[in-house]
Amino acid sequence: MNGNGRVNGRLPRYHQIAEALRTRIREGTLRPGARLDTQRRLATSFGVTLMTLRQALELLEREHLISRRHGLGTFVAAPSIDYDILQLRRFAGDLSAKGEHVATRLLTTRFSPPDRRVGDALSLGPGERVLVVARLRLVDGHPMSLQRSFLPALIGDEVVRADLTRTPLHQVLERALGIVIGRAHETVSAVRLGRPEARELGCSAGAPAFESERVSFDAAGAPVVFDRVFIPGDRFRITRDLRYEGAAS
Amino acid sequence: MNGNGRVNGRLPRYHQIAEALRTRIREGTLRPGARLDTQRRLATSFGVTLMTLRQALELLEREHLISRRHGLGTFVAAPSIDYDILQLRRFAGDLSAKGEHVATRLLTTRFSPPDRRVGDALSLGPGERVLVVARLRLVDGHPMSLQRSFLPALIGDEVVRADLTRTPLHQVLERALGIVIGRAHETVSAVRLGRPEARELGCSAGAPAFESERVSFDAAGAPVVFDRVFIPGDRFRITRDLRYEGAAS
DNA sequence: GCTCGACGGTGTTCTAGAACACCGAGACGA
DNA sequence: TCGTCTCGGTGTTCTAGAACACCGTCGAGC
Repeated sequence: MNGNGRVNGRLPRYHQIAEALRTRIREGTLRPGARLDTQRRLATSFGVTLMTLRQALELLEREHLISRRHGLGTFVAAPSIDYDILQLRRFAGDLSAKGEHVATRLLTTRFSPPDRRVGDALSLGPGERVLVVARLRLVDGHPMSLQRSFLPALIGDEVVRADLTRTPLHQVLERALGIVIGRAHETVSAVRLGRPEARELGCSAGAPAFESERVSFDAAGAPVVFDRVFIPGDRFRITRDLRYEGAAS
Repeated sequence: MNGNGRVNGRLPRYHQIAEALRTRIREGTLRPGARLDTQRRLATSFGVTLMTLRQALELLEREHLISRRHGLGTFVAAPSIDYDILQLRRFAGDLSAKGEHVATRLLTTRFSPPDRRVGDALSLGPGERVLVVARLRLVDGHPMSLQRSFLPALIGDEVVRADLTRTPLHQVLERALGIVIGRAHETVSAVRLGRPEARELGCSAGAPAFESERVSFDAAGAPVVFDRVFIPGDRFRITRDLRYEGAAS
């Protein structure tokens, strides 16, 4: 029996264990939905008692990183990131809310004819082409969403000149073209992932996913960008709080 | 050594202890800022180990009812204010499709044991049953969504007496029980439809769909209903308008 | 008078083990 | 085909200690 509390300046053992598991999750050794090893097995593998290991899991559960299910096992929780953080908080500049590291990988930028929905939304004439900017959003290094932005050729000509790997699209619009987004309309649907999207996102084709389509308008009300975003269903949830006013006290 | 887990149907010992302390706080035996008895003393007074007592305190601390200070003692916390920045959203009613004829078909109402998510959300004790109300929403005669509402048995007992084919659930709650929903929390995910759900909705199993889970709370903050809604992805979209204030730079 | 170190009291971390409770799957029977 | 039952695997609750770590105080020394 040694009963060591905080030895020298180190963190308690169960904090260390939690941290070790945290990185396993972040690094992707443990992916969302995966089942962790048995508590007993984890305990012995960390050279620690069951009670101590459970304290570590307690921490992780409080952070919504895992979920324990009696009789079933311990699982890596699906990250539930507020939708706004992925899309809209760009304006606030603060993308690293909740501690996750959000990065963007630029996949392609090329001109091509728009599909019908895009053409309608941007009210383009026939034969007019659009600039397609494909980007992958990574949370802690793992693909979270695939975003394709469509811009009318006139605007696109300016945008391609900018370094989109360094500058957010909205900033390019504002700095280079003086365009400020004032309003947007968004439609979210539940779809099956197509093969190319699945490949980019690293999941199997046909997997259920959110598809968000958004048209953004400038101050004058003219459509500027059409965004189409895919987010696999196992990586994301939309959460919101509702308050009903006018209820008795 | 006896290692008793949940004896018969009772709550674990540490839950009971937490509850005992909770009432002491609520009743005013322990006032804000007051120092609780020593952990060791509390443990022996409850006839329990230190570890077990600490689990009880863990619960209370997570509820912000107490605060523990290393080397000083355990104190009753000052009543805390919820700093939630509430996005005020109008209560748009349940899925009011515009213009179309919306009907509701009552499928089943029966009592059954809740699954884990429901039990947690409604904070039910073990063995407690819930009333499950399954309804099919039809738009223009076609199935649009499958809704299962889960109510604690006590409330359910009253609800089953009402004619749910004629009266909306919310009205029953308000008229018969005086319960008014004041707040709700909703989580929307993209899932694959299960076989039973697909059958009711008249589409193929595995089809992508929205799943919305919502907990509604009464004015006092107690959970009243858990709603789980499935909507096939090809029949529905979430739309919203966004406005960017002061977006300039 | 002022500073600093020891001390008693309090929360914290950990061990080693035991007996539950819960879940899903497979075997069995109606 | 459907329900029921048992069973192995997994998380959960609890015991009885032991040794820390942190805090305020009080007394000794300067």
